[in-house]
Amino acid sequence: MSEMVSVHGWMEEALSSQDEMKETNQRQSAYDMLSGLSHEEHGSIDGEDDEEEEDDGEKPKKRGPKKKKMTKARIERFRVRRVKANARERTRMHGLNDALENLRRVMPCYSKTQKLSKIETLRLARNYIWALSEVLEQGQTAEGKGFLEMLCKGLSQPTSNLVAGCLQLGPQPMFLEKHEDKSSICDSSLASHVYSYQSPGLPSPPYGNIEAHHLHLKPATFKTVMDPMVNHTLNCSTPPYDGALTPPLSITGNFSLKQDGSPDLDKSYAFRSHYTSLASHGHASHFQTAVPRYEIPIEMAYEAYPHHTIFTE
DNA sequence: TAGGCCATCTGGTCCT
DNA sequence: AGGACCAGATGGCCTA
Repeated sequence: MSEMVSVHGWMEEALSSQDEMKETNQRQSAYDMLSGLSHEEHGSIDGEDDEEEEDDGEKPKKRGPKKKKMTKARIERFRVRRVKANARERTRMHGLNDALENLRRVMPCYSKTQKLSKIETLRLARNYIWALSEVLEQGQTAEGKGFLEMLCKGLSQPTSNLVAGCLQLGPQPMFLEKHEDKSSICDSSLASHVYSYQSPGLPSPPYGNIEAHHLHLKPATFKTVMDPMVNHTLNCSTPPYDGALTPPLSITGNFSLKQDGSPDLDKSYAFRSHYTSLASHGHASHFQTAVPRYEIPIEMAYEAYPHHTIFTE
């Protein structure tokens, strides 16, 4: 009940009788009630429009500045302001969640049906950046137990299992299952590129078997750190950037730039091939030549390169 | 049933 | 005054 008083403090200010508040034990219902307060109800609480708020004779007088009188108009302004603030807060949190979802998509493994929690997403992202940095600095391949250990550092066991499971697919048949989940990406050609990691401290996944078609795997499992598309994909969820695009890191370095500094997809071989889209699958696929075929959601491709043509097959 | 996770509401604070 | 951001509180849902 203290919650009710706290949560609706401004209403409490308006309500001279707390008995009305005690009638309600659900916050939402209270909210609904407050949102739906009629002028008549306000009138019974507050009296006439410009009337001074009635002092409760039984309560000791409080010190401090005298409260502004609560007129019906003022109450209504409070209510409207609060409702608008709530809506803004919801929108803000939705934006935050969208950003988090975009982050999930560029994580080493992405499952639409088995989402990482918020905190685990952030932890994995930190580890992923850290691990990739190590790969770049040490010149090591993004393979092996060490890399996975870096990825899983500090993660909960379920998440560690999930990540390990993603990297553990190897020859197992689950990886060759049908692609039921069109929103997730799993390319059977990756089977030959993944390594098998047996985590000594990681029991079998507690959430049951990890189904391949629920996983979104980075092609060639972390062998693509230097790949410009992967690097750029990592950026595709960032807020719109008006400035010139920085050419993606490339080991081949064969990128042509437009006058505005953005990569010229028509002239850059790698980029052109990257954005060959597999429209029938709803994904953009790319690079079918020297390296395994990669796929990214087509919406991500559009997001990453809104001003460029996305080639479809 | 306990615990984890999440969405939502809320009031406070800071900034414009 | 109003918006953005934040943290606390709470209830719902899900899983072990």
